[in-house]
Amino acid sequence: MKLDERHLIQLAAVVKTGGVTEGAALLGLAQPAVSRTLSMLEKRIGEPLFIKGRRPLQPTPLGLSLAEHGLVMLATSRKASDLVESFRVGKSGVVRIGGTPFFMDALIAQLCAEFQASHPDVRIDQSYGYFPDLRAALKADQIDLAICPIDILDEGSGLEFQQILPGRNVVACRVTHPLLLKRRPQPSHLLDYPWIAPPPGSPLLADLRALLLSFGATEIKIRYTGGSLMSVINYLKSADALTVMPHSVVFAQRKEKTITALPITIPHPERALAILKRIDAPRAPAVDQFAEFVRLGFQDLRHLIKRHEESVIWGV
Amino acid sequence: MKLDERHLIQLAAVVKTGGVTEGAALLGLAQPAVSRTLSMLEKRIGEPLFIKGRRPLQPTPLGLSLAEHGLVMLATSRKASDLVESFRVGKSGVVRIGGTPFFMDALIAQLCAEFQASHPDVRIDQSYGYFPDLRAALKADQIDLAICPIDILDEGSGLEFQQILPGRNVVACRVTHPLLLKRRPQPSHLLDYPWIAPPPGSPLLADLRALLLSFGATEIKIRYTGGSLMSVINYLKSADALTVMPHSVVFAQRKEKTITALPITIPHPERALAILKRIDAPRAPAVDQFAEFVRLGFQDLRHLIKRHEESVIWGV
DNA sequence: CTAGCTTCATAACGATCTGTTATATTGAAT
DNA sequence: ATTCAATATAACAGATCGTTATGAAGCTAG
Repeated sequence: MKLDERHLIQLAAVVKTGGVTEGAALLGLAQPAVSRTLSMLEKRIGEPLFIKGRRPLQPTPLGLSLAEHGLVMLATSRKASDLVESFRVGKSGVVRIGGTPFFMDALIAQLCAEFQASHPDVRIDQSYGYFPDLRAALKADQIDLAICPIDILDEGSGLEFQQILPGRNVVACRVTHPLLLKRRPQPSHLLDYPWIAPPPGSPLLADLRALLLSFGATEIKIRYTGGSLMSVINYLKSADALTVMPHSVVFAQRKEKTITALPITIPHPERALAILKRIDAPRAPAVDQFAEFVRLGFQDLRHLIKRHEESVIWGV
Repeated sequence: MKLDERHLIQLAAVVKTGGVTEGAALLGLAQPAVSRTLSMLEKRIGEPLFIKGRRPLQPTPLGLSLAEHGLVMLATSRKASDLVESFRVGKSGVVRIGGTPFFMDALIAQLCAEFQASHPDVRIDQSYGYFPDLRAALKADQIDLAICPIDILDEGSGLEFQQILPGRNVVACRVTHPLLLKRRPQPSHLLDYPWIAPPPGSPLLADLRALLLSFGATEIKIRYTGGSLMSVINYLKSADALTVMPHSVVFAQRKEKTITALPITIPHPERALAILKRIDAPRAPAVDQFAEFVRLGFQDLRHLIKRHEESVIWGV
């Protein structure tokens, strides 16, 4: 006996409210529709669902049991509707983001947490990579957003990118680093200390090479490499080493008072931190909400970072 | 956003099986029907449910979540169908029986247990009463079956009754009763012992009065009354008292070896144990199954009881 | 016990939806 | 590139839904 799910729901509404009229009202239907459904159900099942000729309508045991199942369906249906609704306004769903390790660790993870304060049912899947991988992942629909530095000249093919922070590198060291004691540290001093290399493949690594060579280094003394941001910071904490970092990453650590930037201006790359999306494929609303959240978050940060940059690096 | 439950089920079937064609087959539908449903759903929801241009079909997060809800509905629907099916063959439901206390306690309760060995999902609601109450309860649809002794002449108005055991009373006593030692106990001896009266309102009570008066008692020595069958038996166990009982009730206690019947023939009432049903109103299949089970059970018992009666009462 | 009110059942009808078969399109594998 | 399998689309007949209008049936109050 195949039963129409809609019929069970109507039965449930009637049993729940105790009357055909009220049950119909609960579902937003006219009374005769529900009445007919019940008659049809009884005829098709061949068993009475209600005790005839009693006026507070009283279900038979079978009617009651079936109504319970209908109630499950009603609830499930409601939940499904709610799910769709919340998905459409970006309150549920999955956001798959990829980005360069330092930015993700230093800035984005925290933003994710803040985002979910208002979007608790949105799951965020994070992965790491650099621009070429991230672009490929975007195009293969493995991620929805990429957050990474890109060369400003780059024109995405099928990709939309919003710049959220200008590229600006600094030399990072621990707050007790001896170079910080000098009134005017010279670039040549930088070669006196061991260096930490950013992860292989990162734009930072290229920046570091260019920087050191421009300062007259013949060979580059790399003492440590391969670590994630936390490794690098923990290493920096324990030695007078130096490394190149995006200023925003150092900025994000300012509260910890463990690392800071040397007041030495170094050439900033022709690069900017950006959010990349596919322009063609449809994105889940939650993805757009998250992208917007990140954009606004950085908008707020931008002038803070700027001021910090001026005070720390140029000692304003 | 109101979603049709049927659509969710179809979505669930497709996601579960991994293909539109197979999903349709699972539901016994043609492929285009399901395909159209999915298109319609996506259009109405405004979000993709499947990642386009990928084969094997891969659901989006939203599609997956909705499919889970659909799966709940599918399962619930199946359960509802099974429930109806089992109800129709009498394998589930409720049977409300009423009957005279002694019969219910001594014979029917055990039959209920045996019945449920093959019908575990049938609930049995038992209540007590005598013929007038039971007939009223039947007509008011408070019980489905009555099991009680009725006068053979009685013609049920709107009630069907099947005789399942001829009425036959015996004098019951404990197995150590002194009267059992006599070769041929005389009716007059019965007056030498205290009597237990059956519950007020029971036919047995009338039988007892008639019996004792017919044996020449001027007044009836009632020592104990008002107890249920267990009370009566426990009383009998502890005293040389006597009482009148249906023979079948004494028979049911034979294994306990605590009470037995005196080998004295007493007039048997023009009455028979019967099952009463409404003839007009529809009965749940489980009710008919149970009634048939009881009838067959007594059919098996009948000759056993007969033989027991002959051997115990007439000492054959 | 009747009057009146409320609730349920039935009828008729238009609109929608369902499921079907036939056919075109598309993705994937060889 | 070709071929095969799976999905999407089209067209159509029938079922079903929900509606309004109306009749029947219980409860309740006087």
